[in-house]
Amino acid sequence: MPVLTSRQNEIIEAAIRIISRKGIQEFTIRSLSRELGISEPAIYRHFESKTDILAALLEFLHADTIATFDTVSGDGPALAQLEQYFSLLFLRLQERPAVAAVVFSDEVFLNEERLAATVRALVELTIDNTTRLLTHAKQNAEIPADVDEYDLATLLSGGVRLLVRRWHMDSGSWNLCERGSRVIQTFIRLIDIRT
Amino acid sequence: MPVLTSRQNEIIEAAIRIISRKGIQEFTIRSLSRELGISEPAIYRHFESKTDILAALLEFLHADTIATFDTVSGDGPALAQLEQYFSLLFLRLQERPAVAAVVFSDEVFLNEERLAATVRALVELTIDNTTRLLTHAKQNAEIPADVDEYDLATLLSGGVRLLVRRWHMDSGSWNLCERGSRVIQTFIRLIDIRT
DNA sequence: ATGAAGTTAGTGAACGTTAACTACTATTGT
DNA sequence: ACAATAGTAGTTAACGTTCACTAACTTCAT
Repeated sequence: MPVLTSRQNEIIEAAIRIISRKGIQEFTIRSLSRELGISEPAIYRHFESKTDILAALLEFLHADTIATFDTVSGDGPALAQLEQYFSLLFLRLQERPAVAAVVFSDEVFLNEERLAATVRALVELTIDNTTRLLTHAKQNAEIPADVDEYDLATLLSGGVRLLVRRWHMDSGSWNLCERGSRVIQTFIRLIDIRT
Repeated sequence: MPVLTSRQNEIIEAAIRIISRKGIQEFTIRSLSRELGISEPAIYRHFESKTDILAALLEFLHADTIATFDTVSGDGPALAQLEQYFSLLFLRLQERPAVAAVVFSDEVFLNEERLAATVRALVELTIDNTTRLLTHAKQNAEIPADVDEYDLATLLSGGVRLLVRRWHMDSGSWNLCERGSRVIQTFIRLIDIRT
């Protein structure tokens, strides 16, 4: 896990902005240099290649996802932690719409062979986080013992991804936190067997 | 809705194959012509531009999704129709893995301004189909009256999208129909209030 | 004889990347 | 205190390649 310079982080953030606005096809060294206000070769002072930039971008997203998950309290009912996790996720994405546009856009990166494994890991991360909490919920008898928590994690994680994607397609014109919380609560109400 | 020539359909299918294998970045007129075994200019005998090909590709996916949905019986419990719809979807995608790789890859097409509206419509299509069936289910008292069927459709549609995406990332190494049916059944069991 | 579908050859523009050089700053030996 | 040295981050110019696309010509079935 290499430590990045501040300039490298600026470049990654500029890359995220470009991809979120125009898609991967418009992400070129040229567009990136213009976004940063420097010449194209100057970028090569900070990264060896374009692919290296994308790799660093993916690591940034990975670290960001882990950081979000690590912020949830860690005690109390597992379902409450689940709700807290996604609320925080929505909040963070709403604060940084460009990240929201990119974080679930896996297929965008899949063409580059070198990046495939990292993309994969990123997709699995949210699913695994969710599955783990649901397993706890099952152990605590918060949810039925006979449902597959991996299936549930697929539905929940997939639903969240779709919601974030549509929010981006709508240019962030509605409140992601609000709508997102409703979806999460709808889901939790379905599986919660306490009371 | 323009009628396509057989050659145009061949070109669209070749395009889907390339994008599913290599991603949108490797989808060029050159790679397309090689896939078809003809020269690059020959393609322009059938489409005016590269964007026109992508537009036709999206229309193809749109029509395909509608066709799948129209095949479900239309009578019986709405939840059974829902299950039938997704089973058929999984079956069709498993038969054509290249289509599976592309049909839910919206962000891949979002850069081209001309295509954005069509992409949007394609995303909404599955959600709307699902929502409609869930509204029926609610009217028939198959599911609780106080859950938002649009939230449910987001979860279900999103879960299916994620599952199909992961199936593609795993190069179709597991059985999509089987795994998919399990997820759908898990979902239906959560919302079904009949017994 | 015509029109559809192919070819070869070539266009300008954009691609990622490298070479050669410069301004500025920090470190260091005297 | 200060010149020599080295490192950092930028520049312009140019590399060879690929991009989408066009012009002009050929082949061939109707």
